[in-house]
Order: sequence, then structure tokens, then C-alpha cells
Amino acid sequence: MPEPTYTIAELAREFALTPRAIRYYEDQGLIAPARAGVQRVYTRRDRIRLKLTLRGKRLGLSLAEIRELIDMYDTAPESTQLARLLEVLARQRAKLEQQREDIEAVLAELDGFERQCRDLLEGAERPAPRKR
DNA sequence: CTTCTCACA
DNA sequence: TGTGAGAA
Repeated sequence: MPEPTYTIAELAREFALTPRAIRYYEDQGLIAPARAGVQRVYTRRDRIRLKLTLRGKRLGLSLAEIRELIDMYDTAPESTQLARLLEVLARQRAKLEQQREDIEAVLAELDGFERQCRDLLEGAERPAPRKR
């Protein structure tokens, strides 16, 4: 059985990406498909790397981080790879928690403004009784 | 289908 | 982090 291969259009369809995005990932060093003349030929291995790339993206990792992890996938020993993965994940967790703090601060400020607005509105609808 | 470039968000 | 257009 020969290796199954894929065209860029096939992978684009399978992973719901544009061919352009896949070429962009290649530019960023995440995949390195072979060529048949000028056309890219993707092997099962390229397909796996693309899948790993998308998993990294779901975790919110940068393409540079994903590239580093993917490179280790076929170079560094697994223990090294897993240790590095844990570092990246810890940093990502810290980043998300910081974002959550920032969002909560803005939400609190929003609460304050809303309260002021409602107070003003109430004042207009039910004006203070005039003195007579 | 390909490369490359410029522009845009 | 991508996209779209246009040239070749």
C-alpha cells in the first residue's frame, strides 16, 4: 500500500480551512509538505502535524509555540517534549487567568456606570417634588 | 493548482 | 493571524 497523500484542497476541506491558511502555516514553519513539481503533496505525517496545529490553536497557543512543540514531536525525547508542553500550558493558563481578571475589572466598572445611568433615568421620570 | 506582493483588520 | 486581490 502506498502512503495515502492529500492535496491542499483536500486538507482544507477536511479541516475547514482555506488553502491560503494552510500555506500560511507552512510559511510559519508548521508543516513542510513534499512537492510534485510545483504542487504540494501532503502525507499522513503532514496531516497529523496540521491536526496538532489546530489543537494548539484551540488551546490559544501562538503559531510559534505550536511550531516549537510540533518540532519536538519528531525530534526531542517524549519526556522533554511533555515537560516543554507543560511549561507552555502553564503560561497559557496564566495568560487566560490574567485576561479573566481584566474582564472582571471592566465588568465591575460597567456595573458602576449602569447604576449611575439608572439613577439619572429614575430622577428624570420621578422628578423631585417641587417645594411650594 | 503555484509564487509573490500589497493592503487591511 | 490570517484574508483578498491581482500579476505572472
